[in-house]
Order: sequence, then C-alpha cells, then structure tokens
Amino acid sequence: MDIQQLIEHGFAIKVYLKDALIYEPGMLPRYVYFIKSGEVRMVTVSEDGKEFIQGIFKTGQYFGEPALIINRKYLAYTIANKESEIIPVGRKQFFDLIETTPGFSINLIQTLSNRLFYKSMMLEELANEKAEHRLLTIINYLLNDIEVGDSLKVTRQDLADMTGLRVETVIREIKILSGKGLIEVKRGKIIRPDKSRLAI
Amino acid sequence: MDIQQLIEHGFAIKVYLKDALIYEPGMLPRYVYFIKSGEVRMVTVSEDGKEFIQGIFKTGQYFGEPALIINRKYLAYTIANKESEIIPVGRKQFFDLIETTPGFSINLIQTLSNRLFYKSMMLEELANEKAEHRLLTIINYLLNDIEVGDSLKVTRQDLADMTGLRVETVIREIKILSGKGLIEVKRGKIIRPDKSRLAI
DNA sequence: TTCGAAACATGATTTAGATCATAATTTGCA
DNA sequence: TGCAAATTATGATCTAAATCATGTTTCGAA
Repeated sequence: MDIQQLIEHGFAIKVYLKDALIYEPGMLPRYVYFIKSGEVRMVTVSEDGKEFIQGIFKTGQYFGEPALIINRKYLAYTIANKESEIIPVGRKQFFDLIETTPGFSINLIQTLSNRLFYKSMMLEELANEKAEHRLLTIINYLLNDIEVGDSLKVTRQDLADMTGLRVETVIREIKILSGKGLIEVKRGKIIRPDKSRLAI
Repeated sequence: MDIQQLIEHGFAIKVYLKDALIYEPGMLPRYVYFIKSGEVRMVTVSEDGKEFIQGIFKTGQYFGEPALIINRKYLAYTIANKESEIIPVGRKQFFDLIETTPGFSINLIQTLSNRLFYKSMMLEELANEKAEHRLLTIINYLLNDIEVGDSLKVTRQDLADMTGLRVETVIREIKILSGKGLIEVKRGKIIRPDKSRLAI
C-alpha cells in the first residue's frame, strides 16, 4: 500500500512530536498506523521498568496490525522516536484495503512473515545463547541493512534493549567481540566491514 | 483452507512416523505443510544442544510458510511428535491457494498475527522477566486452551523448553507458584481452576 | 505384574550477567 | 565555544538460575 494513495483517498495525517505516545498496553486496537515520515519504536516494559525493543518502524512502513487483526489488547507501547507524520487507518478501512488493493494482501503476508522470522531468531537467542552470541547475531542482522563501510547508528543502550542485556554487559561484550575480530569498531562505532561474514 | 479440499485437489499425503524429521535448519523451503492428522514440534537447537520450542502444530494447522514466503533458509527443526499425516504443498500451488481460495488469505494473515502475538509476549518474558513470571505467563497461556478442570499435558521439560529455563528450575518454581496459590497442582498435574485468573 | 525408562525431586556448588558505584568521553545545543 | 546531558567505560560485589550429583516416583510396554 502506497502512502500517497492513502492521502489521495482522503485519510488524515496526524503529527506526533518526538517521544509522543501513539498507543500503550491494555488499549483495544482501533487503527493500523502508516508512517508517512519519521520513526517509531515499539517497546514492552517489564514490571521493574526495563524496556525491550519489539520493533522499530520507519517511513513507508505500517504497524499495529496484529493486535487489530486478532482483536486483542496491545502488549506494547508505541512511541515516536522523532517527529513523525502518521496516518491512522480504521479497522473497516483496513480490511477494505486488504480486499480491494491489489498486492496489499500479499505485502502484508510478507511483512508479517519477516517479523515472525526476526522474532523466532531472537527467541532462540534469548532462550539459549549467551551474551556474546546474542550480540553478534543482532549486530550482524543490523549490519545487513546498511552499506559497506557505514556504521550502526544505535547506542549500546539500544543494543541492550534489543537483546535483553544490560548496557554494561553490552559495552564489555562489544570490546570482546572487537578484540576477537568478530566485529569492526572504529571510534566507538560498529562498522560494516568490506566482507560481511554473515549473510542472514 | 480445508484439508479435505486439498485431498480432493489431488495433493498427496505423506506419513511421518513419530520423531521423524520433516525439515531442518539450513534447508531452503520448498513446501508449506498442512497437517491432516498428528502433531509436530518446531524447535531450534543451540550450539550446546539445548532445545527451544518455537511452536507446536496440530491437526488442521499448517506450518513452514514464513521461510517459504520470504525465501530464507529454515531456522528450526520440525519433527513429528507422533505419527502424522502431512500434505506438502509446493510454492507455486501455495501462492495459487492464496489467490484463488476465498478466505484463505485472511486466514493466513490471522494465523501469522496470532503467532506474532505469542512470540512478542514470549520475547518480553525471556528478555525481562524472572523464572517465576515466565512460567506463570506460559502456564496461563496454555491453560486458556483447555477446559476448566482439565490438566496440562506438558512435562516440566516441555515447559523448560518453551521458557528457556532448565527442568530443575521449572520443577522448583512450579512448587513455589503452587505454594503461593498462583497455580493449582494435583498429583503433579497443573489444573485449570474454576476461575481463570488471567484472560490473555 | 514387573521392570526399565521417563519424569519428578532436592541438595550443593558454580557462574554469567546484573547491579552498584564512579569516572572519562562524546555530543549536541544554547 | 562552552557546558550539561548523554554515552561509553571499568572495577567490585551480588544473585538468579545453571550445573552437577543423586535420589524417588510414575508410567508404559513386555
């Protein structure tokens, strides 16, 4: 589904400022959210306040469908990482889109499959693997999405929040991985090396 | 998609004996598997041999689509838990089904959304919550699928393999949960009580 | 009905990573 | 460009759960 098409169909754009809350756990889903510009993060928060990043969504992507489709309360908070233009699409309109927009249904199926793949991979890591392995897996996964020579723009805290580790542990393990030559770090930044070791 | 329809359309049924391997990590997906009868488990295995149960699939369900849809190698082993009749449906036929079978597309979207929901819940648990909380969450999730008064038919090892814990930890924590009255245990079996505390 | 294998149980010890404390860098923005 | 806030860094201690060891109980097949 093209965002431009949505706008032409008359859907309203809503602006969320940085750190604005889009929805929170316990709310019943009423919309699917399409991102015209900006970025949001989806996080769950444990009883003692620790965040886990369930996903990051960027321009052109949409989020919030699973809870709406199966009609269950949200599990996560979704928060704007920066000022973002979001198009909320109501339940009925969303199902209309699925039925009437050619290719949207298969696009949704692929999107869900991709997320499922990522979550299966992370579940295996969190259930069974030690800190070093977890970090290497996530780092290689993230490196896949950037150009050779570029660096990851995530903080150690972000990596901690994606792996369920603590920031001190991430800092220590990154040093170890770097020392072993398993990742390349320049001035604190993790770089995508010329030859990517892992094609995930 | 109705299994009976598949059979009428001439798809062959393959029988897997108990503990037979259906696919393993690294293989490129060629089929989606529909279960006519029986049960399979999908597990990932860590470097040191520890299993994690990614999912259990039963009669009438299908599995293996995400990897096929996004065309990536399988991450998990899929193994018959008991003798099972399985209908492998090739890539092309599967996409034909999506396009031509009324309701199949939306059924697939719902199925994927449900699995995503479960995996998001488990990721939060594995990333942030302690053994007791993890176990209580999974137990309540599983209790939802059985009748009041019935008992869970999973072993402590199964619970360990679903939560990333060790069997000794599961045994000890179940005693604690039972002692606190948070779960009901009779002769070693976890029972679904009259009033279910948690509707997840 | 018995016998061997699963499953459940429990104590002792170890350990990976959390937690706590404190400081050095880096960043962005006033 | 100066300075507070964010990020990175590092050592010391603590702890939840893993690991190891060794039963006991339950179950299913012969």
